[in-house]
Amino acid sequence: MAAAVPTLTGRTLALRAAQAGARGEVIARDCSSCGFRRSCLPAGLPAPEQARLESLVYMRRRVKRGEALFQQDDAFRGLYALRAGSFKTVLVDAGGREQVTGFFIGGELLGTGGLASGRYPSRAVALEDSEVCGLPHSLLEELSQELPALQRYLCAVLAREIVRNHGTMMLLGSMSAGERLAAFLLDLSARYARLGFSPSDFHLRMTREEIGSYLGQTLETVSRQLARFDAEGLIEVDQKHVRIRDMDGLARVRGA
Amino acid sequence: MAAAVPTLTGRTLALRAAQAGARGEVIARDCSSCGFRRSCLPAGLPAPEQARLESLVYMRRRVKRGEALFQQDDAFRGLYALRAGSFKTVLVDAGGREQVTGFFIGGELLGTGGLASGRYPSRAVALEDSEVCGLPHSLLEELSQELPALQRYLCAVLAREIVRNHGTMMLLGSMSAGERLAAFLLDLSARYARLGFSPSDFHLRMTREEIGSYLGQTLETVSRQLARFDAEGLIEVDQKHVRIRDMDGLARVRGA
DNA sequence: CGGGATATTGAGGGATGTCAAGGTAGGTGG
DNA sequence: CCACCTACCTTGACATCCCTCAATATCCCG
Repeated sequence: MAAAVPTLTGRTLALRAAQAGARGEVIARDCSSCGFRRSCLPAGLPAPEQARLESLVYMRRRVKRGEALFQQDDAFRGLYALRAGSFKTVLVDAGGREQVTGFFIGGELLGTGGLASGRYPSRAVALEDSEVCGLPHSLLEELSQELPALQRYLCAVLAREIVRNHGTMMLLGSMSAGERLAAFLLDLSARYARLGFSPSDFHLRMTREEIGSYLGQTLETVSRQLARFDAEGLIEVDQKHVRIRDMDGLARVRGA
Repeated sequence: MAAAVPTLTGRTLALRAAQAGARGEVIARDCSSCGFRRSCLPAGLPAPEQARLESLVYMRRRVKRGEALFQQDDAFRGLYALRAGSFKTVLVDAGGREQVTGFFIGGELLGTGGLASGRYPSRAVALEDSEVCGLPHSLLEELSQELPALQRYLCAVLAREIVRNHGTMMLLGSMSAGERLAAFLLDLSARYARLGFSPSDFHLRMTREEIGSYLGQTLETVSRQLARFDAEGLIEVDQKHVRIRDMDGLARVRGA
């Protein structure tokens, strides 16, 4: 089915770009210059598969702060690799209650839940002006048949998300407010470190309310716990800027 | 790599059966007589793929109540389809705290998290004497290359688990004790119904403590909420036996 | 029939949610 | 460039849900 790719670079691409343009600006594609090349989806693949996968990325798209990349229950269009910026995913249940189910930063994969039912199970909203790389699902499927390694890798990515969610369930189910926040900060720290950013000095892209929603608590509780950590010398907080002063201490708070 | 299968029916099978025998009794394989044929993993596949997948199931294994099918951090051996009985999965975090992360009944798939890292991320314990069908991962991988539909289907199964976990996160993050229990009972009810059992009359295979752990609350709270639902005429509880008398009422409790 | 596991029920307290009142930052328009 | 305005954050007082601890009851398995 390799024929589909040449087609894509011609009329089809232009068409899709135009369609996408209605939702957000489409910009040039170029994986080689991407800062997240090492941590993005292709990173786990052998070189030829990498190159092949990169040829699949059919467009970049800018998403402005507050805009949605996809809506809950939208038909599944494909996965998105996060090239710049950050997102939250929000789930609305039958009763109308909203909850933040995850935060995403550079190189991470958005939309995986959509592989299940053909619809995105949650809404993805940009926390700041961001850029994503689209991996349309029809091509992803074709390429998977061509490259078994990709298929296996995709499964592994999904399974990793399952494992991560289990961690979050643990956090929500059996940790106190302080422990949850410590775990949250340490998780963010580790993810920033993976991208080559400082693990101890970063900006929170999300509001206290969003953190609270994710952690299953109120924004006031988040604020108070942050103040407490600051008072105890574990971190320094100045609005959205966080500096971790005592990583081990924070880990101890989480662990207890 | 089809050659691997004939081999498996000979010496290899006997060898593996013997190895497995050390952990639990191995019994004859026969998908055609399985009561969960319609809801198990192959159900979503076209007939030829189904037959092929069934040839892959290399053994059944009995697991007695309280025994573990796999331990947390065990090397990934493969997936298990649950043929009879029920399981819980338990996660132990760095601090030694345990939490039940899921319950599994007939036809459901155990061990999916292991596809991520090559290790099972949680322990699976039988809640009653049970039987599972093993799908060894090396063969699963070979067959996936042969049958792209299986690979896609496997991805969908994983993605479905992600979606389900999101639901659990929602439950843990933003619902009260009563709402959580109502959601739990309705989820169980729907799953029993899918298997052709009564949606309104079933036995809880797990203890109050296990329910509490899963729902992020104490066993006393679970007991009190069950008593409350009973007093309100929503359900009848007699120890582990539950009868749902007012499904809509229960849904209303969950929804609020 | 006995004993350990499991479940029920009560009393009390603490963590966290709720409500409320400012305070701060950053963007927008004059 | 300043003033305003909105969104976000902080802090306090109070309420409440649920956890903790404890005593008793019941079930299930050997």
